[in-house]
Amino acid sequence: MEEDFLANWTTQARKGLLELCVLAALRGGRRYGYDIVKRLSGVGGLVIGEGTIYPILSRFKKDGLVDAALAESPDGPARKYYQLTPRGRGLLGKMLASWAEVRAGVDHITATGDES
Amino acid sequence: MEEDFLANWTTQARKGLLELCVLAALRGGRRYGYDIVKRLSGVGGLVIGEGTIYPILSRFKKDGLVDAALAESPDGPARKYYQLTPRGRGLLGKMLASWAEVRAGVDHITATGDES
DNA sequence: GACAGCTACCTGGCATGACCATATAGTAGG
DNA sequence: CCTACTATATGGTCATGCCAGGTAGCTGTC
Repeated sequence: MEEDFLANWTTQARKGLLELCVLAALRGGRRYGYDIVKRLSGVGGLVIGEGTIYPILSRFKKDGLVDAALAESPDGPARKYYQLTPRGRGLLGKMLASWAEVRAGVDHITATGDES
Repeated sequence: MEEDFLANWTTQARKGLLELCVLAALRGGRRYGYDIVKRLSGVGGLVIGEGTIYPILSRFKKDGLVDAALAESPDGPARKYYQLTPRGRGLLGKMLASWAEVRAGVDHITATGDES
């Protein structure tokens, strides 16, 4: 049950944060979904599956944050490359600012216990 | 629409994080809901309403993370004070560890763009 | 050529939690 | 009496992460 609570909490805590990470991962250039999954799997606490990344990317495209383009792979199925639009880049900036603020707030509370 | 996306994203990103903050706010001693709302309102990015805090506290009590006790107020309605149980304190520790890991991961991605 | 295994994409459905609006109630001041 | 502040509580809506499952191309092996 303790593990249940923790597992569930982790799931909830990832909401939104994953969108930020995926958007940020696209900042370096065009990438495809499967690649992002593999990359994020190497970063602590950010492991995601394919059933998570594709809905996110679809949403991004629907909202005009990214452009998508199919490209053949030297070996394997075709890949769908995504890259940031100006709008996506602008939104990423605002999200990063918001993240910095929230992070500072959480750090403050967790560090002091808000005893002031 | 850009504001819509950002507002919605912020809402989602707070999920889980708020639970961590509320639990952390209780670390310093017993507190009641309305007080926590007022306290968190002073911390950037963590402003919450009363419709948010009470479900969180109810969940905590249901899961045995906190104890609750009614106490009269010198002026105004009675207050319900919450304080951490050992179980809640233990879980808070694990959540803090998890938070540190996720925070580091997000920082890494957002800082490098994952270009490696 | 049958099969396993990896790459790569996509979708339906479920559970969860933040937030709005709203309700209730005690106290104080005009 | 009415407004305002304190204080707790709830029902409904909505977005999201994730599991399970499905499709399909390519490689290597027996």
